[in-house]
Amino acid sequence: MLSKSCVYALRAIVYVGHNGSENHKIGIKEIGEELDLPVHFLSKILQSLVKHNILQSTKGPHGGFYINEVSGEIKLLRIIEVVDGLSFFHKCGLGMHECSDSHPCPLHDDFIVFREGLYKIFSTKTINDLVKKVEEGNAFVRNLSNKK
Amino acid sequence: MLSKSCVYALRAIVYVGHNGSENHKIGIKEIGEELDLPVHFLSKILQSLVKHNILQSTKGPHGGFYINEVSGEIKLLRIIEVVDGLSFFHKCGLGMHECSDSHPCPLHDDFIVFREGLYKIFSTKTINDLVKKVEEGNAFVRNLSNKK
DNA sequence: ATATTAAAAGATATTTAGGTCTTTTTATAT
DNA sequence: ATATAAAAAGACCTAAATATCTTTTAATAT
Repeated sequence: MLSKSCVYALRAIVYVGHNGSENHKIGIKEIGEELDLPVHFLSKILQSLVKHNILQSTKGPHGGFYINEVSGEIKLLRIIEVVDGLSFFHKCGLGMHECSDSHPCPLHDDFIVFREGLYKIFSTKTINDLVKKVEEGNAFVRNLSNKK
Repeated sequence: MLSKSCVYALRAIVYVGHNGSENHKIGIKEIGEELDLPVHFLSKILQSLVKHNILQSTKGPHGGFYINEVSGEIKLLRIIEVVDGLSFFHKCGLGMHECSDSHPCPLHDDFIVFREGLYKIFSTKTINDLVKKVEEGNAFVRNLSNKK
């Protein structure tokens, strides 16, 4: 549903939100190691988020990624929009060109319930909401197997 | 979510169920044309369904695809299983290796509602259920733009 | 038996997603 | 000013999904 790029982005941002701050920036290498993600690939994704001002970064010594106050309140949907686009939330579950109440596919009624349910979640929750869950110990972005 | 192969399969089966029968088999060419699907590619997918006894076919003059009584009652989930596998219905929405109630990702609770809701639908509905909808004129598998 | 029709099978091409490696730029500390 | 650290950028590679084309096999009607 979400591409790998997109879930990598989400997990990385939450990791940065949880572990970093404006005066403790997080290097791409650390993010990649902690989340078991391919560093150079992730780098591309985060660069794009920086360009879209969803994430902040600085180069040089003690540089790295961080999120400012504004970014923390960005909705998850915005990240999805930038990385994957929003077509999933408009598309027919059976891939038909037009699928609407007036010309529905045979799964239309059932499918839109879930599609719109997801939309609601993604358009409501913010990065900070997820960070908070992680801070409270009620959720994780690192794999269980990552022993460190 | 579902691959193109998979939604092609579903639409094609419903088309065959709707338009064909054991003594009026439907050629792959007709299916491809009516549903705007790439014929040879679709052919591969249907071949695999035939092998799995989800769909029936015969070669030669007046040959083609059809579904017998048993096949009509097959659950959609079975088709998904054969074409895509069922991993989607077990996988974490954020792609984490382990994501469960005891080690959840930050979207776990929200995501499983969606994932399991879809599972319910696909494991309940049969091919005939979809065919019926089409027969009643309450749903379509052909694109609106397909004028024919 | 033979011709014909249509699926099955095989080989190959294209596109997209995912991933790696190298070089360049820029910020900071010395 | 210079060295260094780290992101940015660019070139390239790989694998999987999707798509096309050709040949083979099998069923049927004549």
